[in-house]
Amino acid sequence: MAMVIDAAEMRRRNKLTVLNAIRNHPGISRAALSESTGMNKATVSSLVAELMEEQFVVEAGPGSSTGGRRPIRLQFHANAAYSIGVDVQIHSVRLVLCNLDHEVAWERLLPMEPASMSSDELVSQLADSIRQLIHEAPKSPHGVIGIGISLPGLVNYRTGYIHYIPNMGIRDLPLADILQSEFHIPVFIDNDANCGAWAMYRAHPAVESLVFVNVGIGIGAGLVLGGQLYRGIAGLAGEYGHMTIDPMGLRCSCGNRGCWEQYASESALLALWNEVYARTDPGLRCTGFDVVPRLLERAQAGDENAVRAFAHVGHYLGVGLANIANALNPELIVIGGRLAASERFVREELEHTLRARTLPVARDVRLAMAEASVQAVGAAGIVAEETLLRTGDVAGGG
Amino acid sequence: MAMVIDAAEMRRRNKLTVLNAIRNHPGISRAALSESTGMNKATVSSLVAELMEEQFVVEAGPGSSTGGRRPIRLQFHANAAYSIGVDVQIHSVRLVLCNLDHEVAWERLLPMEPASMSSDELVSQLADSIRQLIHEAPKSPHGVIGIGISLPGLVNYRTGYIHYIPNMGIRDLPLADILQSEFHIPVFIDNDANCGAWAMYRAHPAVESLVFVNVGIGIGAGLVLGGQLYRGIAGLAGEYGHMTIDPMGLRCSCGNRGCWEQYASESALLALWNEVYARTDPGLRCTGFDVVPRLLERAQAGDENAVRAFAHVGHYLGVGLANIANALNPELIVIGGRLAASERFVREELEHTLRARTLPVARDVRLAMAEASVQAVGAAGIVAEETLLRTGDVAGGG
DNA sequence: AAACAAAGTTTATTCTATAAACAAAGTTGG
DNA sequence: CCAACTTTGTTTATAGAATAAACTTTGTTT
Repeated sequence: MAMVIDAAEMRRRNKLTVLNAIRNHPGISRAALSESTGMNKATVSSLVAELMEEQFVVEAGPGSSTGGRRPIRLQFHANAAYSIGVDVQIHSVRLVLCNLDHEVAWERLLPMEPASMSSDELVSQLADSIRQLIHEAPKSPHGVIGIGISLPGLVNYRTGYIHYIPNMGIRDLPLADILQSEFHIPVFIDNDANCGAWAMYRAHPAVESLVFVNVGIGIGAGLVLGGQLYRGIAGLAGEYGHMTIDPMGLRCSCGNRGCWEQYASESALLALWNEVYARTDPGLRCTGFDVVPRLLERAQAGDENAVRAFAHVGHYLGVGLANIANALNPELIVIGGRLAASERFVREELEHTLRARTLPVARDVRLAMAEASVQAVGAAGIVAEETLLRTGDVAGGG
Repeated sequence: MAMVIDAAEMRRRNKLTVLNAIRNHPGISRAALSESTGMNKATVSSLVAELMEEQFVVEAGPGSSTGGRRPIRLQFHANAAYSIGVDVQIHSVRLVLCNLDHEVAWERLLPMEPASMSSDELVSQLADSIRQLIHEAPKSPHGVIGIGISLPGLVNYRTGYIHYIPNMGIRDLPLADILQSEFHIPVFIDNDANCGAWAMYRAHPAVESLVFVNVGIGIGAGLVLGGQLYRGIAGLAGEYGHMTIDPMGLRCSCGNRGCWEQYASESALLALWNEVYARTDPGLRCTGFDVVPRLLERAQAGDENAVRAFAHVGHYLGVGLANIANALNPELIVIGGRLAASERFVREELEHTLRARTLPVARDVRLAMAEASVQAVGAAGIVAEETLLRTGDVAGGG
């Protein structure tokens, strides 16, 4: 089961170690690489030569001398290849083209409503957009090396199979296989929270463990623990949305009471607004996924009720996040999803509650908000990562 | 930083792969090892020869033929070495001597009250007991190879440093170093929940991820995720005791409200009993750590109030466990600590609540109760594991 | 200008896993 | 019972790897 380490595998791993060291220390020299990795200078030179031949590494001129020959600065060639990230949401689809450093070269929000489409329609429209994007990709040594797809539901990363997506008509769809046989490059699918988590992990090189909390219609979390995305058994972990916050609290669609989602999601904000603040004025009511932008507008205009509604959600987000912080002791917690856009009105109450309810040792957890594109970028990043792991046998041509 | 893989490291890893394959498949032949690991027959033979020389593996006679030469059955030699496990609790200390298969060769409950001892007293008494145990250990090729210590508090696994143990006078003690310089064999310390988790992981070879919930005066959890003990940043994870179960609930010593510990620990049972069921009869009241045995006795004798008290705790244990099951989707949840002894009166309500509050995908999580010695056995096991990782340079002499 | 220092390369060596040939010890079928 | 076949395990020659040490290159220092 690929557990053997032979000479080839040894070289592959050492090569990846060198590549990552260069990524994390741009401008490092061969000598410094030898020092920091512990490898012999000759080994480093040989591996770097291979990486340069593959165009993943380039020389970037001499550095400054420290009393002898000047070092040659090495750099990761982030534009050696591109990957495509797709973020399928209930009411939108986002496409990005990223280089190997998660930098977005091309981004587009498609005018689609996946919620009201059949599997076939969705697949064919995705394929059309991807085909176009591949066509428009900048020239690069390896071209477009893979496609990553972020999905808001139960998917199996290993098999590339969509089991079920709530609020959408998609079920039991081998999406990765379908697209792979269409485009002949690797296709990975993953949960949106996992994709977001991975993007944030790569954006914070010093962080080893983080929790990405995707706050949308429901709540899901992606866990990076010890530098690895933890997907749980059957590829399903991080279903924090149904964490019990109050045993005798609000009824949830899952059949229980007091689930976090009922207090701290978009749905919670919607219900709170319509049933409390907009109770006497039907004109104020929101209908669904318009709640965040509409309340955000009102809050910015000074509507105290809107501000209160955000604070309420912020408070309960803090309650749940404190549980996660205490349990997993991550270095960083990231809020993603549409609610992240209302940071200005959520963050204060959220952070206050979080700190107040976290044990002293976990209290200095950092808190960040994610941009709307992280899931797509993370999806693209996961593909790039999986491909670089196998450096040397990159498929596709530029 | 030991990230290089050279020829020696390659061989070490392959050797460990072979050793683990033999552990997991007792009686396997060299040919079958070659098949299952993917290594060449010659490589397997060579590695097995080394393992036999080190006495970690023995030949156990011929197997049955399948049309050719009969295979030679190989077995892990679990008694090639022993390790010591110590479980320090508030009111007791347990010592075990385990072989490499976590089998207990010697076990003893020491008549000690660590809560009322100074650091020096504790260390010297532990050292005395350990010295005696090393003396009485059975003869074996490698002798006693290390000491593992389970502690009910905040400890740093890497540095071997005790930061703080609640309800005890111990603080800022480099316990591992002290004992290591005394006995000259590796000493590891870890949180009791982590030790319990590791023991249960090893006791269930098919399980890749589990949560061990230690229910004592408080609640702590140990996490094995994807076959690895997850200790979090600063070696501190699994502080589930202060997970919020009810935002406006009971006050906790940590300053918050509604912490799980307040509903589902020994302390919770004690408070519930004294303040509700024993309210009118002071003679029934419990004083502290006697609550589980006393109520257990009453429940077994048919006292309905005692039965109700256990069921109450069982219910809230289920609420919290459902959160964990949803969040991490483990294959197995284990209840440890003193409360595990009252399985008969806790389990039904616990399991009912757990299943009712778990999402369908996580619902088939298995549930088990741990014996009182798991923490000590796990501590011994962690040492053995760490040592076998470095097979070839085992210290100590038999 | 001479001595020194650091970066990077070349060369000989050692260690590893592997493939292929081989030896050992069975089974099968007439 | 024996010859052909099968499977296990070992031996031998080979190729690929990282390494140490010598060496070249290109700087700085005195």
